[in-house]
Amino acid sequence: MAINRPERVTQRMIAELAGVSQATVSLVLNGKTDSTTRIPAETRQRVLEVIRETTYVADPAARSLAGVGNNLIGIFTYEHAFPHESSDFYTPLLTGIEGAAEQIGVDLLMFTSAPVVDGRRRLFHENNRLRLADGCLLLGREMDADELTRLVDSRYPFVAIGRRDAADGRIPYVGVDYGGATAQLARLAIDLGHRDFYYLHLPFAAESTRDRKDSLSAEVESAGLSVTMAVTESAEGADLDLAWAAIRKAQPTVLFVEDAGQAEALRDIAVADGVAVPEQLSIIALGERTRPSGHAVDFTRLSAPRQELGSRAVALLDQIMNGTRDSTELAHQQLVSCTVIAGATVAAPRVGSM
Amino acid sequence: MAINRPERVTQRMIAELAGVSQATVSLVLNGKTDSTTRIPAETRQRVLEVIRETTYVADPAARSLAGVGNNLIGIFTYEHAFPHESSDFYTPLLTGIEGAAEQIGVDLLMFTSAPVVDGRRRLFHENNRLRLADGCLLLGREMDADELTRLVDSRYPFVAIGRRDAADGRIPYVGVDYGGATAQLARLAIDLGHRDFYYLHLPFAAESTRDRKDSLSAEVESAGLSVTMAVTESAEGADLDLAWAAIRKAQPTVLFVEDAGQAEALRDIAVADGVAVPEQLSIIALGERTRPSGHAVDFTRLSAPRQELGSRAVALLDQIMNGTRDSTELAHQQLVSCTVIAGATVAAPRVGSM
DNA sequence: TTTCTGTGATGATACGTATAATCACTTTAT
DNA sequence: ATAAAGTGATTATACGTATCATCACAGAAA
Repeated sequence: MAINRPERVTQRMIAELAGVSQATVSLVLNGKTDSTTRIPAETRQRVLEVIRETTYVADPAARSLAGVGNNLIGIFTYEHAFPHESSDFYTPLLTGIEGAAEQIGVDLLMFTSAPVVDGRRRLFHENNRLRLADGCLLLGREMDADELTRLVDSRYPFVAIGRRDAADGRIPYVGVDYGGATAQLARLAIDLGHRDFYYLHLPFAAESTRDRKDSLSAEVESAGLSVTMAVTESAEGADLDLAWAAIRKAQPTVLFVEDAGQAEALRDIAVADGVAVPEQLSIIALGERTRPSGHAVDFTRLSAPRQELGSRAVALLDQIMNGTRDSTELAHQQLVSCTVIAGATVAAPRVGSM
Repeated sequence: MAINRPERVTQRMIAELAGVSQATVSLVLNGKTDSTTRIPAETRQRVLEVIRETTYVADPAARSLAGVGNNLIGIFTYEHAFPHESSDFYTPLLTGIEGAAEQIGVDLLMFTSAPVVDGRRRLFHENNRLRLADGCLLLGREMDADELTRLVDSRYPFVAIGRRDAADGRIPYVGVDYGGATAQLARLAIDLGHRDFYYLHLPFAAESTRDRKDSLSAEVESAGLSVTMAVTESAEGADLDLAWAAIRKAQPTVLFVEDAGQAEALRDIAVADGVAVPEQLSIIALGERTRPSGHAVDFTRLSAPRQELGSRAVALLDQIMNGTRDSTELAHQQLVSCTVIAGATVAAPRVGSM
């Protein structure tokens, strides 16, 4: 459907008013000064004056079509960008992105129109609008490997947030070094004297899940120990009760939980079940709630700098789109370090604790 | 700076591959079927087949230039859209906006590149990019009346969030009926027996501030009573201590506070000062924190349905941009009702309470 | 005078899409 | 038989901006 297009002020009108050609107006606006293209100060002033009076603004679409970038960064989120309930995974990321975008003077385009199938947005579909942006940021815990590969092949500038393996390692990303922090936390538990480890993680789909698992295994095994693993998807309900039953049976002294929400819920279940945390059972979360969430417990956990993640992703994308601005060339695959938060859910194990 | 433009698949290429003209491709894509423009099914299939193979996507900029809408809704926020600290005023709004945008299949363009002067973004500036979107949502507690007027005059489709007086009432908005809820809360206090009212509000700049003040005054005065008013801008520090000193001196039995953050802080100050809430002093907040914020007190307050505000604004903008879809024509100026939350900070006054 | 060199500005064109105007051809009506 | 109507597709053009190639002209050099 055609837009009810209000009369627009164009360069041609400016040109008429200033008594010059449209080309001259464009040259003035873009400040070109080749040896073959010269605008004397007097003419320049006259044109600028008219522009000021008419409140002319260039049509971004026309600029884009003419081959100039749009100063637009797209944001594609595989899930909803804004929290429908209380799980606001994206908010700190977006905060960082917004700040960086403002700094380099680009607008943000959120691809909310991408159709959702099987609970996830699809990047490619018949009315794919990625090209409206000069480049794109991809957010989401899991991403479709085929789509990523296709995107790389299309040579469209983009940066994934979170480490991505697909496409033979050709995917530019800014990720979180979950491995390093996980190893630190494992080391902490080992040093405290823990010997019976249990890890409750999410289903293996995202790289970040695998990273944590691998790192935890490696660290524990390097101490000649081993860790019992279990998977749970949901953060509530019967699944978690089942998970707790299994944990109870295994009698670990320290419990690692990938998902922060699950960690909170399990602590409550444990306490309700007469198991003191951390006296009888230490719990370490390999993730973090971004908001207080009403849960007062200060978990021993890792903390990902999501805001920094966002701003660094913008910087990288900017570089990919526009080339290096200064001498510092950014790596196309980056990991930012996690902080380890001591918290209050870890203690030395007691003999026969559970 | 020119974008490193990757080779794009254009309609012309599709046309060559399918053995038709570019125009035919366009016609197929747009499904036109005038009496003068007919595409037989066989040709249509052939073209669609080629498109499917080539992963062609239309260039939105070109479409826009050709006079077709972009299915883009702009979001202009006078302050940062995403919280830099913890005050996330916009998040629930954006949640509502995102959901509605997804439903009608439009993307969201956040104007983060607008330059900030005097701590606020400017709508109009030399590289105004509003036109990139088909229409625009305006968010912010206060908006520049001149800018709004200019926007109305430009006939650019937009909707303000929050009631706006400017431009002789020609501004389309979806606002919150603070007045109604404020009157209810005032009535509540009156009915409980309160006679000594005090109102601490923000500086008069936003319409919403004025609405609450007017409504509170009217309700209290209709009961033959009066309310002492005071202004404080900041939600912390010395200002608030001063404000409290003034309140203390006036000895009200019920304190209305516009800003929820101030209300929380004042309650803490009151309690620390030996004044029990609500036994000795009732406090009513005419606003709400969107997040728990660690403050456990359940304030008697009004609660604005911000998510609904967002989705209704999108619906209205959609109507303004595209005309009415079904028979229900939306009003260009709407107020959505507030909920009144009973809370635990109001009680009947005691004689000589403070 | 003629030729060269710089100066100031313009015309033409490309970008990719949408669509009105038109054309060639076939079938039906007169 | 010719005109009218219908069918399938194409050509031409507009949208607003950026930029290359070009031009007119003045003054300097030959």
